[in-house]
This record gives sequence, C-alpha cells and structure tokens, in this order.
Amino acid sequence: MHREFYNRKTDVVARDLLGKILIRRLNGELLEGKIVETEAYFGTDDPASRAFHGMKKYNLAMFQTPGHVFIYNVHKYWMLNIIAHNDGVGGVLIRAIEPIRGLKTMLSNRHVNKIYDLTNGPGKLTLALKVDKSLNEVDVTTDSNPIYVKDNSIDCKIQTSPRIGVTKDLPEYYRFYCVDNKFVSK
DNA sequence: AGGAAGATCTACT
DNA sequence: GTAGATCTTCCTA
Repeated sequence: MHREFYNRKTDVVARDLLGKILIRRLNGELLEGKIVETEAYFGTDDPASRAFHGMKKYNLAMFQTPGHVFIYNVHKYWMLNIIAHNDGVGGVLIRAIEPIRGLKTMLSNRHVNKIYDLTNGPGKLTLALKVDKSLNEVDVTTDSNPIYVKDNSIDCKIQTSPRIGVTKDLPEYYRFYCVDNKFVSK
C-alpha cells in the first residue's frame, strides 16, 4: 500500500484497512492474515491514546510519518499500530486478523490448537506473528520489510462500536470490524 | 527504588 | 462473569 493511503484521517484509514492483508516476513517464511478488526486512536484530544500526554521517548513513532508501525506494551502483550494521520496525530490498532498463510508457524508461536483463538485479539495476533518492540517504526509501505500491508478488495460488511478495554473513551464509535467474521475478538 | 496504570489474556466458577 | 498474572513504562522521591 502506498504512503498516501495512510496520510488521511485516522478513522478513515482504520475503516479502509479492513480487508487488507497484513504480512509478516519471519525467517524466510511469510505469515499472512486479513485484517478484520481495527480501532482508531488520536492525539492529545483522545484520553485513551498513548499520545494523550504528549511526546515521550516510547511513543515517538506516533508523531512521525504515516505508514510506519508503532508498538506499545500493555499487560505483558505487544500492541500493533499503524500510524495514520494528515492533520494531527493518530494511529490504527490492529485488533484481529483472519489467518491465511503460515498457520502452522502461528499456531506453534501461540501454543494453541484452535484457529478461532489464534489471532482474534490484539495481544494474540502479535504473539502469533512474533511482533514485538524490535519492529517499532518499521515502514509498512515497503514490501521488503519484515512487516507490511498489501492491498486487497474489501469483501466484508463493516460495523462500528465503542472501543474495547479503554477506561476513558470518546463519544464517537472508533472500532471497526467485519460483521459475522469468526476471527473478530470477543 | 518503589508504586501504579494500562488499547490484555487465561482459567476458573 | 470475575479474578489474577504479568511486563513495560512513567512518575515521584
């Protein structure tokens, strides 16, 4: 996906990322999944955002070029975000993917047997894809990188809801997911 | 140096 | 449905 895709309003990009293919290059193998659930987070106006308290060492990626990855830790798990904004600051949290390729490796990375439990949550999918802080600030618009996003036609009905797990949410709905998809988080 | 918070997950009832 | 585990980072001293 080209840079301009991410250089738009954060919630628009979050919605448009549904259906796109997330690819992780790991030890010469490609692990792929279709994005089926996302959330938009903004800058200093969004109390749930990691950028709410301003620029810090750990959240620098949030303030930089759209199309890069921002990785943050919460409760022992790594969260995968893609920076997307034009006027201001923002990022898209990848909350769930539908595994397409490299199932065997993902299952062993997670030590589970059931594919519906494999990548249906932000902490689960980063474990399955072996994503951690070392991938912070990687550019997902470059296909030779260890993690990137490929275009794909949208083939799901989109639904919105309040964001999950946040203590101080905004009044608008900023969670987007594919209706009736079995790989969306619960 | 210590405490608290957090965009979570799992295992149990 | 609720509790507890667990880790990275920040804040205060």
